[in-house]
This record gives sequence, structure tokens and C-alpha cells, in this order.
Amino acid sequence: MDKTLLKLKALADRNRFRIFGALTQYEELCACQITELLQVSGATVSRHLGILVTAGLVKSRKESRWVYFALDEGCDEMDNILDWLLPRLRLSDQIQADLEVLDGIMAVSREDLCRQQRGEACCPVQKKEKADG
Amino acid sequence: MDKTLLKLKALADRNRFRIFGALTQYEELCACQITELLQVSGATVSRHLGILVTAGLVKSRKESRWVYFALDEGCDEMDNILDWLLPRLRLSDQIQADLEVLDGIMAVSREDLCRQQRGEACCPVQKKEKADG
DNA sequence: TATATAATTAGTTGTATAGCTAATTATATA
DNA sequence: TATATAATTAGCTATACAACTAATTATATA
Repeated sequence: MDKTLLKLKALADRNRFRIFGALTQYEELCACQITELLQVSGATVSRHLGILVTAGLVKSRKESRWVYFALDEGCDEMDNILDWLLPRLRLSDQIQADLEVLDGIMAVSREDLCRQQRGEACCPVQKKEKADG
Repeated sequence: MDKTLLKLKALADRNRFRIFGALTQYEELCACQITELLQVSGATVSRHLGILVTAGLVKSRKESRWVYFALDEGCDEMDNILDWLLPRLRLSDQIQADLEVLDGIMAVSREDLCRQQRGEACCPVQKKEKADG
């Protein structure tokens, strides 16, 4: 398919748009961190990430059992689409809310995050919402 | 919905992408000309155009029975997305082919175009493909 | 070497949407 | 004023795809 159309289709989904937005803020994110942000199954996140990678918007890096994702600026003239997207991401309520939530997610170790995700809530981190403090 | 996501969704369809590409080349195009380009039903084109207008990417102007469509640069910072899109549209085989076909379409009066479209092929313009000359 | 685990892939289901034809609307003209 | 016509809207169908759970793969560790 047309590469440009492929990129547009990749970004034209709320959850992939959110992933992209998150990756503009952090150097790289682990699959489990993105899963925590979107609150959908890991399988779904994996598929979304695959679509973004195929479109050339995101790249991945495997480190032992963990896989990290980042914007793929190198591949295409990404900064160019970022010129258009970045100001808009900053105006998006959804993306702004996500960045706040990500703040909290990044404060938790990936191990704890994954433990929580498979229902083994170990620590007093029961609620994922900020405890209003 | 998020305005940016709305625009991405609007452009993330092959036919709407083609309409947008066509409108970057011509000041404005009549609905029937776009119908001729895409070779789908007028109803389908009308719906696609509606989606582009709702997204703020395209504007319309009614003149008697004809409706003309053009890029809606005024509304948003369109030039900005055009910075990203224009070079890519030039690299798209689909869009380039469309522009050649449009050349031929623009040479026919809208009246004849519509006559053809409802099967009243009046003139010797039976085939829409270029007669290889 | 067997078990645990992070991620992906396979297989399924429900929803969204692109396409069609038919009906309707708005405008021009006989 | 009745008819023709460009475009839109309504109603329908088929396909695309986002989500899930279950199964599989790849890596680490007991």
C-alpha cells in the first residue's frame, strides 16, 4: 500500500494515536508500560505496536524478555510529521491525560507493573488512579 | 472526538486520500468530477466529501445545482499538514495517476460528464481511458 | 533441564464503515 | 407549474478491523 496512506491509517486509531503521543514524551517505553496506559490486553497492544512499526513510525528494541518501543525518526522524515502532530498532541485532552497517567506508571518498576497486570497485586498499589494527593 | 484524530481518520481512507490529493492540484472540483475520478457511485463520493468537510479539511460552495469542493486552508493551519503531505502526494503512484486522469476529466464539460455518468453517452467519448494518443 | 514470564501470534466475535441502490432535496428549465 | 437533474440522505450488505482469550515463542532463572 501507499506508504503515506499506511502511516495515516496507522495513526488514525485512538489507541495507536495515544501510543504515538506517549512516545513523543518518553525516549522509549516498554510494551507492558503501554499496556498499563491503554488498559487493554497485552495482545491488543502488541498488534497495535506492530501496525505502527510496519508503518515506519515506531521502532522496537529487544532486551532480554522486555521489548522497548520508540519513535522511528531515523527511517523517514519523521520530524516533518511531528511538526504537524506535536502542537496538536499538546492540545489533545486525551494525550494530556495520558501523560499524567504515564507519570505514575513510570514510577512503578516494570516487574511490579507486570505482576499487577497478571492479577498478583503484591503491594498496596491496588488502585491505579492517583490517590488524590 | 479529538479534532486531530478526526482529520487523521478522514485522510486514512484511500478514496478520501485521493480526493484530497486531487484538491491539492485544482483550485476546486465539482462533485461529479470527483465521482468520475474515483469511479464509484455519486452517493459514496458525497459521503466521503461530507467526512472531509466535517474534519475541517475541505470546504464546499454551492452554485445553482452544482457543488464545488476545495481545500479548507482557512479553517485550520492546513499549510502545516500540507508541508508533510504535499511531498508525499507527489511520490504516490496513485495520486500521480489520478492527476493524469483528472487532466482528461477537466477537458470534458460537467454537463457531458454527468450525462455519461447516467449512461446517456452522447458523444463518441465511450471509453474513459485515454485513447492511447 | 524444567518452570516462569514478557511478548507475539492464532482464532474468534462484535462493531464500524465503505460501498451499493432507492428515495429525497434543492435548483433550474420546459 | 410540472419535469429534469445534481447532490444528499436513508437503508442495506459485505468487509475490515479492534478487542478478547488461548496458544505459542523466546528468554531468564530455579
